[in-house]
Formats: sequence, structure tokens, C-alpha cells
Amino acid sequence: MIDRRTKLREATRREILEAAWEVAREEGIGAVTLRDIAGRVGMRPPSLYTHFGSKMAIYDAMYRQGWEDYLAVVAGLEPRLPRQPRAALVVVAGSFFDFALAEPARAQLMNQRLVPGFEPTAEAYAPAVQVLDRLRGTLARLGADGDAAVDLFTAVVGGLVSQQIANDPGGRRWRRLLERAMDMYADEVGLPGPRLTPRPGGTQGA
Amino acid sequence: MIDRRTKLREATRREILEAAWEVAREEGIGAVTLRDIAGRVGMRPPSLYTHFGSKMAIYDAMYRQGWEDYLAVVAGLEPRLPRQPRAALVVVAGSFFDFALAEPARAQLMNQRLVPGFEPTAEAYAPAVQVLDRLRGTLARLGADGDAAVDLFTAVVGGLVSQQIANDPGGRRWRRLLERAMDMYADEVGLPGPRLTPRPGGTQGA
DNA sequence: GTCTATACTGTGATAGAC
DNA sequence: GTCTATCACAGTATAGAC
Repeated sequence: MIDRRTKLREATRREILEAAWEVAREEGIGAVTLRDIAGRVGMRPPSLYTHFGSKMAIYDAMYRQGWEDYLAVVAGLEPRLPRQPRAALVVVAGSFFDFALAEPARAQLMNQRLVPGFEPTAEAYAPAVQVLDRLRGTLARLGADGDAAVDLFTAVVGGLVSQQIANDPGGRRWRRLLERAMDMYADEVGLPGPRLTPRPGGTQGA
Repeated sequence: MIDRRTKLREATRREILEAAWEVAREEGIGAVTLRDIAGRVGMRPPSLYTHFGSKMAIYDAMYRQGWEDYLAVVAGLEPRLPRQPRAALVVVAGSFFDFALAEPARAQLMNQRLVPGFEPTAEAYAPAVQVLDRLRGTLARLGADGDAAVDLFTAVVGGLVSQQIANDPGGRRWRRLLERAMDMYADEVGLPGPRLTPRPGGTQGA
């Protein structure tokens, strides 16, 4: 039964989460304090405990929201992936890269263990698992089968993203390597099709 | 002039750092408190300020020590690298991987921004730069030239390490992919020599 | 120079009045 | 549901004992 009261509660929760994202964007995900959040929604800090059981519960809801948002991105992407496996690979990896770089604070919460002591609950982790399941299916359809292929993919894309955030925030130094990295990966797992980028030593050398 | 007093000071600093590493190992790098450290060395928390200007200064010294230790590993490794470029690649990447996995707390301090607000000073960052310079030289000697080759290498190896720490701590799920990842990388940058691992689809398929 | 005692500020969290 | 008041604990600063 969803009556008016629970709807109002939901609205307040959303308002609190939106304020938390604002603080995270401006101050960094680790610098979020209950006072900052409360100030933005016009509450005293203890009042937040009416809506969230703890600060970790707020992080948990943010984590879940981040993965739900990206799950929506992936779901919208899938029906219109390019037919060429390599081009599709670039679209999939690029969507993750750009989603992460659009809000580094969110990406750090979702992918790194930037908040000491924070572990997502099973419910909050669920959409992340769905994203991984979809990825597994997409890779298999493109011709990359098996756990190892998935693990290698997440390592390569995740590595590019975290290098970009850590060492060239706001730039594109590792973003520019994404197409080449996908060619490298496609060659390794045996995807068909011509390379999208020239192999550096191959074309101009001997 | 290094008299007895400054030597004692140095010893105390080392003792404090060792205690800090202990806490980091047991509780996690983000859970280190001055009270914990002080307790282990038999001091009151404010006394630590005689030896370190702030908690961040302790993190800074730890960061520097971590990279100095790994620099020593790399320096000891270099004279006896295998002649085969691919085998050498595996040794270099493996040394980083194993160094990181031996103490995840140290790796998180060194590679991720796990401590909110912590930025290494230029002095502490210096050994990290030296490691990167050596890596650049080593890769070039093996036949992988240019910034892109270095950036791709750090992304791949860093990605494997962070996936391992985050998603399979204590296991070897991504560690097992290291040789194959180095073959993949070697193929991409055009290193000579036969593959160390069989290409999955190539040998048993058509 | 080195450490202690004390205190100040800010944090997440709880209890109880309204 | 929100408030005030309060707590325990964090990092930090300073004054003073030795």
C-alpha cells in the first residue's frame, strides 16, 4: 500500500540523496558530512536519522543509485550496438568510461573502496551484478566467451578509467587509448573484423 | 652533522612509522588513528606532533616509504631480467602485482586515493616518479616505445591489481591472467618472441 | 628537546521533549 | 517527524613539566 505518507517519505529521501550527491561532487566523496547534507535540505543533522539509519546507509543508497543509473545507460545502449564486434566493444567500454568520468566522485564510490569501512549491502550491490551479467552476455554474443574474457575486459577498462581519474583528471590521456585498448583486447580474445586503429609498429615499419 | 640526538630522532620516527604500518595492516589504511599509533609506541597522541607535523605527514612518509621499497625491488630486479622480452614483461608486471598484493593496505595508499584529502608532497612523490622513469626505460629497451605504450602498460597492470584487491582479496583470480595479459600487451606493441600462453581460440579451434 | 595534560573543534550517533 | 541536548571519539593546538 503506497499512501501519501510513504510517498512524502520517499520524496524526502530523494531530496537527501540529491543533497549528498551535491556535496560529493563539490567536496569529494570522502568529505561528505551529515552536517553538510542536513544544511542543504534545511534540517538538523540528527533528523537525517529518521530517513537513513546511518551515514553508511546513505552511501549505500548512493552506491545503488549509481549502478542503477549506469544499468539504465547500458540497457538503452544494447538494442542499438554496432554490428561490428570491435565497434560494439568500443561503445560498451566508452559508455562506462564516460559515465565514470562525468562524475568522478560517483565513480570512486562505485568502483574503488574510497570510503573507509563502506561495504555495499546485497540490495545495493544487486544492480552492479546485473550490469556484470549483461556485460557477460554482451561479450559472449560478440564472441568473447568465458570468465577469463570478462575478467580481462573489466581489468583493462577499469584500469584505464582509474588511471585517467588519478593521473589526468579532466584530461583525455587514457581516454584516447580506449579504441586501441579495445583492438588489443579483441585481438587477444579472437574477435573478427579489421582493427579500428593502426598497429603502431606494423603499418609504417617493415 | 649527524650526532646522537638526530639519530635518536630518526629511530623514533621509524618506530612511529612501523607502528603506523601495523595499524594499517590490521585495521585498513583509512582506519589509522593517532591514538592507535601512539598507543603502540607508548606515547600520548599529542607527542606524535614532536616527530610529525600532522597525520598527513605520517601518511606522506608512509607513501614515500612504500615507493622507495618498491624502487629497491625494481632496482634489484633489473640486472637479471630474462632476455626474452615477454618473459621480462611478466617479471616486471609480476613484481608490481605481488608487491601490491603482499600488503593491500600499502598498495591502496600508493596507488589509489583511499585517504580523503591526502596528496603526497613532491618529496614523497619522487620515488614514484623514479619507478615510472625506470619502467619507461625498461619498456623502451624491450621494444615498447613511447608514452602510449607506458600508459597502456600501467593501465593494464594497475587494472589487474585493483580488480584483484577489490573483488578477490586473498585469491589469484586476476593474478592468473597476468601472463596472458602480458602476451596481449606484447602483441599490441609489437614485441618479438613466441607467446607464453596459448591464444584461447586460435590453437584448438579451426 | 621531549613528552604530558588539557582543551578546542568537528564528526557520527543517541535520547527524549515537542 | 523534527527538534535540542548530549555523548564518544577523532585530529589538532598549546602551555608547561621534566
